[in-house]
Amino acid sequence: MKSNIKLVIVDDQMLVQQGMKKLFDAHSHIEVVYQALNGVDIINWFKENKGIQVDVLLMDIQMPGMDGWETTELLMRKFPNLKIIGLSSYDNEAFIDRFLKCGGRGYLLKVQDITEIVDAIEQVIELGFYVSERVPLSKIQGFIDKKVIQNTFNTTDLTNQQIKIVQLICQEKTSQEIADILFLSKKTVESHRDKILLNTNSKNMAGIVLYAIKHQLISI
Amino acid sequence: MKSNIKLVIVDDQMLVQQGMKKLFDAHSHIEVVYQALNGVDIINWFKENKGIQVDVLLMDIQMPGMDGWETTELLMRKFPNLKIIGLSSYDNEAFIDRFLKCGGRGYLLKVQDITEIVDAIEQVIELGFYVSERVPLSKIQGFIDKKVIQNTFNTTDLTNQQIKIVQLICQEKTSQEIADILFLSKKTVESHRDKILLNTNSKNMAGIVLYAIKHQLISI
DNA sequence: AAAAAAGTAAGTGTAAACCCTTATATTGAA
DNA sequence: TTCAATATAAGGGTTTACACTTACTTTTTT
Repeated sequence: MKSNIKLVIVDDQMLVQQGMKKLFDAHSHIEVVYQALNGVDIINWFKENKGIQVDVLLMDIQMPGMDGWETTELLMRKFPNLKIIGLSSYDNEAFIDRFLKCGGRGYLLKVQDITEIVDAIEQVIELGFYVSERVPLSKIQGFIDKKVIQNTFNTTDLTNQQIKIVQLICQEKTSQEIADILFLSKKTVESHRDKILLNTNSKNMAGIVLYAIKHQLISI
Repeated sequence: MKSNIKLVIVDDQMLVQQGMKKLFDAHSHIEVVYQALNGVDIINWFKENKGIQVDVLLMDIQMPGMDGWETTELLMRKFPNLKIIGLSSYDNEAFIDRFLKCGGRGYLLKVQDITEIVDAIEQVIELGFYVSERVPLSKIQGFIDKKVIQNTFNTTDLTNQQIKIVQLICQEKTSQEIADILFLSKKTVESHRDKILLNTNSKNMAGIVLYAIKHQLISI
């Protein structure tokens, strides 16, 4: 057990953030050195506090503006040794994978007990990553072998153009309307739709919309 | 300022619940008498603790199983004088309206500061309801005038049958498949779809799916 | 008991979505 | 710089969804 772990918390929900701070007070070997309310906030803090020691960062994933994935990816480029643990309300495979691809070292749920969170922090310090039922060792190994960080942008089974089309489908646009917006032929859009259905394992539009939500291609 | 307010917290997210408890420790006039992890839990607790004094109940809205709306409605039937404040991550008009219809006296967001939550609790004790930008007095008046509690089930612009059909649409079923499942004619299902599109202001399936999510007719 | 709302069903179109195939230019990675 | 993947486009065919209307029955409300 390492003494005095320097922790930073990033969470846009004031209530969660303030509550966590109080809960960590009871664990004297963990010191909360900063609490950020969003991605931009924490990036700026690191700029203004160059060289400061931070052992672990608890990162909320669902945040308005720069979300936890984007922020994690950015931070990992600058500080490859920083250990970032994701914190989310959603037990979603796609979310976890995406977060580990962005360089995260573990994934926690808000339904979990504070002691589990403390355990996770200690484990990340000792082993470099946090293993749980949700994030088995095999999965972590998979991401480590693939040299973390890089190509984090392919967070889905879709190409950029396909993602644009999915977003327009979610805006209730027809293929013709999408074609007009993207300056494409209607037939091209239909070709893309075909592939989208295939790659998202959907049978129709409804499946595409649900896929978009689960993979956060749109926000609700 | 009333002294010693008896508060009960209902929240499925352990982290939020434990954090809130700690935060209330700093406000000595508020006593957390019980913390439930879900709707069934709190219902049972009231059964086992008949006649116990509870001034305010903080109710998380998004919970698995019996959610905050259902639980509030049930509790309001039994204890019409209980003041329930909703707590949610979503600043969503439909959510707020539904909660007030269920008998809630106020609506708070998890992005809010603990002091705002304390203010809300105090205001609910004094005035009987909590007024904020999100929940203006006019809105509350509207619900009070309509004698709260009743017809809370029309949480959407849809009838029960229509809701069933929406849920099946979200499962990527075609009208024919839905007809087979509900033992209806395909033409009947199409009639319902027409009305669903109308009542949800949708242009196609995509809009219906998004409506279903925003109104929690399905979970993601 | 009367009135209103919801559920059921059908017809008749049109438009859109879905399915499968082929093909070429462009882009990007090995 | 090849080779693979992506973006583009089109043809042809089938199915489904959407739009609008009418009408009868059942349920619920007044």
